[in-house]
Amino acid sequence: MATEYSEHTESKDKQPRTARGLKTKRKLLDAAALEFGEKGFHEASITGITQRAGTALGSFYTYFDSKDELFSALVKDMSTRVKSHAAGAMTEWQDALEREKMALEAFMNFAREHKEIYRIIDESEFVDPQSYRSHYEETAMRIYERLQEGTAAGDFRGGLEEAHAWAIMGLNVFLGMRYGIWSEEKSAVQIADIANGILAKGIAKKG
Amino acid sequence: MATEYSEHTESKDKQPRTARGLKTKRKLLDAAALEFGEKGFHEASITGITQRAGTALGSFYTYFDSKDELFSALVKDMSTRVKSHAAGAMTEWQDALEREKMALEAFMNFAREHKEIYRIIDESEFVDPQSYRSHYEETAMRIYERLQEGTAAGDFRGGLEEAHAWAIMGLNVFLGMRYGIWSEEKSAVQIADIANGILAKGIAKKG
DNA sequence: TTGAAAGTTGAACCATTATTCAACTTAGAA
DNA sequence: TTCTAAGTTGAATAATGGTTCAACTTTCAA
Repeated sequence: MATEYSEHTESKDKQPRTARGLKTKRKLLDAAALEFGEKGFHEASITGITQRAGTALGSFYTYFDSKDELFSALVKDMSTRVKSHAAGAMTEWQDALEREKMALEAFMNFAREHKEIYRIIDESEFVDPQSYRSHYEETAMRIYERLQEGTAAGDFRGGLEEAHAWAIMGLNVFLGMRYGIWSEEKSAVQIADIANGILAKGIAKKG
Repeated sequence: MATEYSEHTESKDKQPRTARGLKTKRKLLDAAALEFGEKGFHEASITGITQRAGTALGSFYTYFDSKDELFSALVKDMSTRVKSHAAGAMTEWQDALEREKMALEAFMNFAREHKEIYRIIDESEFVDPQSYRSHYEETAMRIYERLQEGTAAGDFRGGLEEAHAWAIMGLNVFLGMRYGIWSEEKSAVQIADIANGILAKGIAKKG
């Protein structure tokens, strides 16, 4: 798959110095994403990762300090990926409400295409809590900014707080899990419409 | 704490047969809830559990087949507890909307009082996926039933589907995590009001 | 009172796996 | 072509911690 991974917290002396090294590291990262996604952090083994990558066990430690460090790197990368996938899908919209619909739709599609991988972010709640928190805090902030823009544009009512962003995020995440990962009985659009209906006018009578 | 635990899936020959045995098992269960809640499934150790309980290591296996089995039992119990806590708080209400507010408020309070314990349900996504699924499916169903009652009573609009229940659940869960577990900067009532505002009329201008 | 069933104990067993390392191979600059 | 740094290898190490078990103690029904 040859994906790009962010290299934030890696020790400087572990960076590959040749093309061959770069290639090996990439194989390890892609293999790790698969292994962690399939088995979860604890069931996953370095052996399993190096086997998938087709390298020797020891090679792993040429590029990573530990299993935990690798996992952290992966979480951060996944987080970045969801973000940019969503951002890429929200370029054109008529009003703030429609923009939220597109965000959810993009998120649903991402979840479907990366089922295994998506577990990584979820499991970081236990393996790397700091990254987990950051992921959701940043996401909430991004939503909150959109809410404010929406209010400024006259699409949303006033008085929207950070908590509204968290509510919307939770709604999205659970719909993504249930209708994106667990089953695909409904299309991403259908789900996005339902969520948008709630944001638009709530569920009370008359609205 | 002397809590009652459900005994669904336990092997018959592991049930305590005397008062002493019952007491020991209870100590182990309460200790396990603490240990798992504090350290998470993998960091938690049987040794840690028996130490907290004040029993010998071997006694654990008098009542449980394995660490996993114990965890499962705990998840099911936690699930039951949230449910009854919420049910107990939703006895009096004026309309369906208010009932949802009380549900969230109760959930928030439960999360706050059982921070450590609540992690257990979350981690079951990885340790005991079946229980995790059941927990949320059952919760969603309960919400869905309330939605239908609300529609029948003329409080909610028609056309509400199962997905609406999942959306509401996700919203509750994330608000519970952020404002119940991570910080208590806002009261349960404040948060419940915000969520209720969304359900009542959405966030769009005019409403 | 008594003896068999229930419960307790913790050292020993065992399997798993992350991590290390010293010998070996390859790349690529000079 | 050579030589050194970079990369590769997998057996050995080491630590962890779940599970077993045989000896021991307590309970309680007869």
